[in-house]
Amino acid sequence: MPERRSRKDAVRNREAVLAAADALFSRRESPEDVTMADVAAAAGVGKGTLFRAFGDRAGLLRALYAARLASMREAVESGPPPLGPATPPRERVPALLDAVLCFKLDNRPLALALEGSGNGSPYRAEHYAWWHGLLRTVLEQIPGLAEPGFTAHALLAATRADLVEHLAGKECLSRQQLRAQLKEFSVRALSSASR
Amino acid sequence: MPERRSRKDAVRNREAVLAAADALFSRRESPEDVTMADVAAAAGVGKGTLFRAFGDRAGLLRALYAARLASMREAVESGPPPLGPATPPRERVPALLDAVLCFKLDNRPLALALEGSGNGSPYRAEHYAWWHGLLRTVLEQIPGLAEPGFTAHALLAATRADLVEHLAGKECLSRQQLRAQLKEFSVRALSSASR
DNA sequence: GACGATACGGACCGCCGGTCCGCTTGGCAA
DNA sequence: TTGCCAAGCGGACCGGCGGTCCGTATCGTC
Repeated sequence: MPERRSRKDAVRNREAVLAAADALFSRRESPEDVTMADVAAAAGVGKGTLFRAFGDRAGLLRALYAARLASMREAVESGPPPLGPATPPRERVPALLDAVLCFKLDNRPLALALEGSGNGSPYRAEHYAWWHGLLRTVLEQIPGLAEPGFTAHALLAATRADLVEHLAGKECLSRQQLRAQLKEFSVRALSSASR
Repeated sequence: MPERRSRKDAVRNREAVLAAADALFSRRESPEDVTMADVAAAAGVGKGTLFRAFGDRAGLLRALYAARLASMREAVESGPPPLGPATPPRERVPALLDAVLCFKLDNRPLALALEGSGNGSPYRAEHYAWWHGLLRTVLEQIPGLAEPGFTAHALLAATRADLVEHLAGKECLSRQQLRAQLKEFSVRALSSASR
């Protein structure tokens, strides 16, 4: 299985598209009005190339998301506390949620585009499965906490991109306030278990 | 301001559309493949009539949703415990969330369509504002519970239509399991406050 | 019965995600 | 260096959707 190599113009174009899309989603306010044609044009590439490289719109979004998420994934999987695996569960859960929140705040249009992409639910994306699996295993280490699977879903739901957008935009909460309130909530959701 | 009456063929058509849409969203599995043209055809009405009556797709969905929600609204605002206003806050919160959950389970395609309607976030819809306002005022009556506004959002987020869909569909949780887990979660989220 | 306001309906529009296919280019072998 | 062909390119094209427009039909009133 020799793992067929891509031609190098293909990888160059792939990078160009990724960079262009990254820039567009950062600049434009609403993710809705970044079209595939826009991205292709901004990357100096034909639409065919774009779709060949990423399959469809959701594929592009996922690739972008994954790229931006990479550093945090590493920090979570093998970094120092409070995010890394050496942290005691009761502290790590709020830290993880805080990280998710901050990530979504820093990547609002992209997160919005990905979660809101009409067709498939956000729950099928592999990055969600990763977050959920991780959070669940951490929750499982807290004695007396029933239903870690559901709890993980429910806690992550509090960081949904459109909710964050609503709170930060319409209700004018600052980053600090949001983080504090989410922390408060997550701690409370864990506090009664096996005290 | 004499509150201009509608012509009666107009109201008849409006009802027909509502009924047709109701049926379509119940029958078809994915809300995505119920188009406006489908609804118009099923109602025996032109597209122009449909759009005149409801403005746009989101308007139709909201109208449908509101109609189905009416009975529950009444039960919440002036019904008997555990949903009605006479219930003590600590019991009413889980009851309210359970009601939301059951409603979404009973109206999966519609809820999915409304929350997932690409353009505007679900948080701008007036029915969400109503749920949130209600839940917040109930939470405010629980002493020692900080940030009732955020808590209300976070708890409601655990009942998001696509999450419910995922849990009921992909993870194969039964109605009973879902309700039990949500109840467990909501109780825990309240439990530590001023015991 | 007549007449203005209101509503009807379906042809039509613009847009967007996604496909297709004739042309170009990279990479390998002779 | 040359020749060859698979891999890749790109933009014209397509199907379908939400939404609009306007000539026609209907309502309701005088």
